[in-house]
Amino acid sequence: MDIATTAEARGTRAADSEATKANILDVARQEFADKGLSGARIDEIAERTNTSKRMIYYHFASKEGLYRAVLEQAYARIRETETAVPIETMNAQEALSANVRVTFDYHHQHPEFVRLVMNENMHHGEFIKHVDGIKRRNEVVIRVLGDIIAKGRDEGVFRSDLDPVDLHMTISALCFYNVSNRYTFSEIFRCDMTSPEAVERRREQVVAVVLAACRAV
Amino acid sequence: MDIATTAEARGTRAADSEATKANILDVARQEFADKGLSGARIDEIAERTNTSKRMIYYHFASKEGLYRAVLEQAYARIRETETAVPIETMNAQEALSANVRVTFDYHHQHPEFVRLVMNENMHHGEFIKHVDGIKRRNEVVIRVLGDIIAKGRDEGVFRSDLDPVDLHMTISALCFYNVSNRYTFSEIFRCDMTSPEAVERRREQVVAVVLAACRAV
Amino acid sequence: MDIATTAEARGTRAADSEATKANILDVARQEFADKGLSGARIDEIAERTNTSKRMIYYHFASKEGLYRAVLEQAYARIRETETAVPIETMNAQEALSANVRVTFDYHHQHPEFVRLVMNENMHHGEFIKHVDGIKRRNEVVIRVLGDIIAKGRDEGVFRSDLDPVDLHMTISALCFYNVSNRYTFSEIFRCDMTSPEAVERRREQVVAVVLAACRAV
Amino acid sequence: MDIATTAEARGTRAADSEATKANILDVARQEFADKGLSGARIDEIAERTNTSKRMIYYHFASKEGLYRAVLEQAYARIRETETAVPIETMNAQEALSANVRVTFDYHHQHPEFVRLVMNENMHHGEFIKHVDGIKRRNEVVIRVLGDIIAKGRDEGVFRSDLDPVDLHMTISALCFYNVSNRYTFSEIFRCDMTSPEAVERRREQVVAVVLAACRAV
DNA sequence: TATGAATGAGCCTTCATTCAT
DNA sequence: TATGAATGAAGGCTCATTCAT
Repeated sequence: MDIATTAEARGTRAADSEATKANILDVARQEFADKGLSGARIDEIAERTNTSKRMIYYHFASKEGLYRAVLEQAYARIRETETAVPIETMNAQEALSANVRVTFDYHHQHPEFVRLVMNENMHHGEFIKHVDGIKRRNEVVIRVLGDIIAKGRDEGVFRSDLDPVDLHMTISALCFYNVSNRYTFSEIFRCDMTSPEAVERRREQVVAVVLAACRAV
Repeated sequence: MDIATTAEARGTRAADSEATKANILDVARQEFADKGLSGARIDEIAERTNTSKRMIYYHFASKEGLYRAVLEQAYARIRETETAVPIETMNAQEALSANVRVTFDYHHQHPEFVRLVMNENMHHGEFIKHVDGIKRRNEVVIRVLGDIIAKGRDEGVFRSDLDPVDLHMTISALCFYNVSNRYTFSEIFRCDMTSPEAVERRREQVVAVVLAACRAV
Repeated sequence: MDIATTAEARGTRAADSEATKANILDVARQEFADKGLSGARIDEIAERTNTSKRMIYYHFASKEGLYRAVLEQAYARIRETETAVPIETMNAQEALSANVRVTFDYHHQHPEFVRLVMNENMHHGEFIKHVDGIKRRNEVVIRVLGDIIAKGRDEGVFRSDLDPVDLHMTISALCFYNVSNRYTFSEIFRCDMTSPEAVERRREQVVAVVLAACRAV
Repeated sequence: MDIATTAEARGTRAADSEATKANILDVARQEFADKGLSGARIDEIAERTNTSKRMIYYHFASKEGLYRAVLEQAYARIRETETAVPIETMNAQEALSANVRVTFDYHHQHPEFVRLVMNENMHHGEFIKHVDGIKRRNEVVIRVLGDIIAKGRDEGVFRSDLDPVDLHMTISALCFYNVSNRYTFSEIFRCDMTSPEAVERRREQVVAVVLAACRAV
């Protein structure tokens, strides 16, 4: 057995290790999103994994550690998406519309993210505090909205008293609710919230509401 | 022992029974709202009650039965509030503003309601389906919004394509999110969402957004 | 209110009381026979009764008291049947055959009796000891068998070393097993033990076995 | 650490696991035989075990799972005994006598088996259905009896209309009852059923009854 | 006599976590 | 790194029985 072999083995090992972690995270995200932190079961996660329960503890130390890792990953992903819209070539209203549509679609396409955030709020946000780098990443979205607001004011189409954080809250609320409260709302008001048509229709409503909220009177 | 005495005695007993149930429901609502269905502990609920664990099962049969009773009561209460606004003497925009404010305040003053609904959605709305009378009670809020929309159209101040369920969804989303996502949002964006000033400020923003969304262009 | 009325009332009361007890015993017998002493539930018995749980405790003091009363009644009934065969006009083999058939049929028609006895043996016969008058009643069946044995010996058709208790044990075993072990035996050996034809066939086999066991060689 | 060591280690572990399971089964068999399925207590079983309550659930999943395992083992054991008699060198009557004696002795020496079967019948045989391989194993005893019947017919000493399942039922009934109904029968008829002499005496009676039942007339 | 409410002890089961190899 | 076995604490639920009226 020579050094090269060992190195290779180590490389493979490391790669395997990363793959194992990724596999665990994938399964855990589904479970935590589906059942919440207290509802999810370590045994069940381990069973659906390519590896064993011991590995979960080896890599993530505890159920909470695993949950925290899932949460961090989920937040990292949404910010990547939100900043991916090229707004330079658009006017303010187009840019805002695009931003809303991307946000709306992301929520719709990633219900696990929505559910993880719901769950985290059920836990009084106690875990997100210990997740590194979340705030820094999220500053980006506020900056983008700030740019759009500035552009709209310059164009004379937006009100002058808009705040980017307030605006993000409005957008987020309208996009989030559609996924988060889907079950109770559709049951109580007997309406369809999941068909492609219903989603499309609501998306444009949300765009319209946000635009109206920004429009200069 | 005469009939009156017996009747009185029975009355007292029955009243005790109702009081016991109410006491259990009060404690359970707090626990379920705080920890969710799977996070809440029957032992803990029982301990904070004037009665025993056994009584919970006597009156509510199971943890789920208790949860269902809590859910039903919570929905019954918010609807009473929402429909208590006298809109006859107002014009459409005043009526809508009042409706939004009442809804916003209710959510703010009753975070347990918000959290119960969050939790129910985490459970895919599987329990609300078995709660009787929820739909019937909720039709009222839609009817009220329908009336406001009609009045606003007649006055020429509202768009003509408004749907009361869509509008309710918008209002609900904006009011709900402020409580439901309070922890993650305030942590990530480092903003105050709970001080009286912040709440007051956001409430008027929500009113403004909803009015703008309805305004005839 | 005069004396007569009171007396009548008392009479009715007493009759009601007896009817209540009989009703409770009927339901309890079914439950104990079905589920055994530890498997039966007082709540369930009470529910299937015309009266309340309190009455069970009033009349029978405890679950065990009720079980004891059921057991006593069950034994009283079978002895009434076994002694009802008129053997005077028959020869020994006819009398024995008739005795076996009656015993076999009783077991088959009263599986609750069989199951109560099974259950009592599961409990190491601890309750039957406290049941009054059981031994006295059961002496009758031994006397009858003794008479048949004597008659058969006189006729020269039976062996001379027969003991009535031994013979009763043989008869009882063959009749009892067919009901008591019905479920496991029919399942394991895939045979029918409950159809009228199967029962009829086995009954005559049992008669034949008992006659053969007694026959003078 | 080489492969052998690892294998050995594994072997030891596995052996420990098997020992743990065997230990649990031993204790459980006693408890279930003594108190029945509903009467037995998992806590009590665990306490009398070398291991913990948790391990019972780890290895047997539930109280019923444990009961099922006990039942399966009990049936496997009696069949091993019954079919261990070498009948080739005997004539038919000797072979049948030997078979009856072995069966009688097994029941007498293994009252737990008898009581487990009683209990299973109290439960309407609902668990034995889900025990694998019971029927297959039990076919052997029928085959052996079939061989004895054929031999006896060839020798001209047995009746020609004998059926092996019927015969097994007769043998089983007579052997089973002596243990199963021991408590009630000895109490009611004031007789000894447990002293070595009484058992010996009854055993030969049972042999005689079975032989008489088979004898060609 | 009759009834609904109440009770405490105890039962079956589950969970996240760790150990031995 | 990997695996099956093991664990203690606790969780949901049930039972026979009694109380208040």
